Amino acid sequence: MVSNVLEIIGDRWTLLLVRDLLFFNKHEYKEFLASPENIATNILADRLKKLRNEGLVGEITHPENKSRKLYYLTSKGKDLMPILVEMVKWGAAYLPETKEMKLIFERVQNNPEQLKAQVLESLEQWEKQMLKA
Amino acid sequence: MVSNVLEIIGDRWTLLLVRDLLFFNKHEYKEFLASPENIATNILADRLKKLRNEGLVGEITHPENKSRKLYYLTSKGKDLMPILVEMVKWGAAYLPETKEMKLIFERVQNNPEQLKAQVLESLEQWEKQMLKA
DNA sequence: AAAAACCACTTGCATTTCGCAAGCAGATAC
DNA sequence: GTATCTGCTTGCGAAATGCAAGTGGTTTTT
Repeated sequence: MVSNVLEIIGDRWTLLLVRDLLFFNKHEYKEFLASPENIATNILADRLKKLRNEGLVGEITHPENKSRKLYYLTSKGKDLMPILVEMVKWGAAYLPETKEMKLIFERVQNNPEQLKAQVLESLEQWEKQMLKA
Repeated sequence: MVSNVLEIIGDRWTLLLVRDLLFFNKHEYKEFLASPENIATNILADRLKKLRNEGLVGEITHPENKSRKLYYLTSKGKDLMPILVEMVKWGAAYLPETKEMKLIFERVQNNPEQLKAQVLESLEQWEKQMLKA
């Protein structure tokens, strides 16, 4: 079971994209490229394709601009949140601090259920605007 | 933060070793080799070294046999359990079933705190016997 | 006591993946 | 209609992976 999960998300990049989609409201190719980890364009295209094939991510063309695409998490993808949250908690406990996720970590500590609800609410707002087709 | 965590555990093999150490009471090189995922010997040696360098795993020579070594999780390593548990839950929800982790998953569902306590208790028993030096 | 087997690796080598830079087709902006 | 933006693809060297075989020490067998 662990092994099958790792075949999907067990690499350096996949969960970073999920993080961007989940916590940082990123939805476009160029936005993923702008993340501080500097993913290469070919790797990004490959991972987005795999995420779509696995049904974790969906894709539409931007409603007002044909040359742009919007990526979004399916519920299968959103349900990776607990894994990411546990990673953030572990990192906060054992790794030297980086500010990157600090805000989100503080919200985890204060009220994990509230964070979860707020993240999902925020995604649903976006979906209502962008996926209403 | 997520990125730093993934630099440590973001590959196909590292968390499988942690799983073996945590849930399957494996402690020896040959036992990891015997896992159904068939890790190659050089990769195994490499990952064990990295796990030791990161302080997730410790190592002793077998008390009754100089040619054998015993690997065990430090508390830093044990604290990866929540991540693995969330992976198992996600896999159970979305992946076709494999019997592999089924027993453990059922225990997660019935009583997560009890599972956690029992796993840690089991590791502590082992440690009392093997690490009493 | 010698030989065989076990154990934890290491080494060599072919294959796959990664990472970087450049290029490209289609759509939009000017 | 030229330049720019956007989401990719391509080429290529470097690194990681996977497999098979080998090594050095230890223990077991005979």
